[in-house]
Amino acid sequence: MAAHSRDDDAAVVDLLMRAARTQRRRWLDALAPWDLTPHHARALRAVAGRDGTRLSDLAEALRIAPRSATEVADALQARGLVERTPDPADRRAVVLRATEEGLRVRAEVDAARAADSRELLARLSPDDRAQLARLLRALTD
Amino acid sequence: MAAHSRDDDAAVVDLLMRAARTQRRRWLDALAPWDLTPHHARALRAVAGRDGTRLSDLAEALRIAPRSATEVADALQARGLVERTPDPADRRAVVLRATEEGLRVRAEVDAARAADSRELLARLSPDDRAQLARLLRALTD
DNA sequence: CCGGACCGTGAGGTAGCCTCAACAACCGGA
DNA sequence: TCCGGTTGTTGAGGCTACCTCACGGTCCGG
Repeated sequence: MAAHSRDDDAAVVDLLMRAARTQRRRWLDALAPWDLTPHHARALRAVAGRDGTRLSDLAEALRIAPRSATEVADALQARGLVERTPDPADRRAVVLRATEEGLRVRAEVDAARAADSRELLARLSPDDRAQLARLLRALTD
Repeated sequence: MAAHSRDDDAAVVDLLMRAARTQRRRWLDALAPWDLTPHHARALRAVAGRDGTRLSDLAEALRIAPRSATEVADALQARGLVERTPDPADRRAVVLRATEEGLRVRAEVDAARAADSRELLARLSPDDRAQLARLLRALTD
């Protein structure tokens, strides 16, 4: 049994951050065919996931200021992935809805994400994958 | 035994990214007393870790363009944490060296990092921590 | 019916990256 | 010794993704 020094924890957290950084870079590359950033892909997921998303809901989902959600929506709209429509229930509000193209791209991106994740975890046995999920869940609860 | 669906991997990777994002935010807050960003703290570690760091070495350590390393060095120098001296071996080059203040801040920040990591991992048993380290190492090799 | 809260966005600002070009200094032949 | 190609740093200028503040509509509780 190895002793547990105070630096071990920092090393583990460092591994966590390194793994995340590596994965983020992989994911960035994987998204290149659609010319999307990870953040925009997240936004598309958020919008396409339910029927009608307010700008303020998008801001909350992405944890950014409402003003910044406007810009994300602009970018997605410019790519033809979402469209703005007035909210019939509240004339101040705007609801975002994925276009047909947006739904298609979302499906493709989801598939790419699944493939990317599968590739990353391929070096772990199914048991290890379950272990990892359990441990990470314990950290984020 | 649960079946292993194609979405499980994405969920695990999502947990990984979420844990990393949470930790990054915690670390950002923990650094507030020194008015440092995580990136600047990394830079200070890189400079203080060895005796004399070239701008280009710093750029490589931080994985940024050489031009951007100049700006990081500017910021650290403005806070009095590092100083520029001409490289005696190459008159084109500049070597960065941590000031006394820089070494002190580095020690404090290291202690804060250890405390932060310990706090995050407190909910895991020593065995689980070792498991997590093993699994993350397998992912980044 | 009206004062305060809320929704989206224009205007303007900041941080942290980038590329390109300039200039000095280095170095390996000819 | 000299010279062309390479390297180290930085000024100039630009981009992206955030932010705050202010404004004009709209909603709603008393």
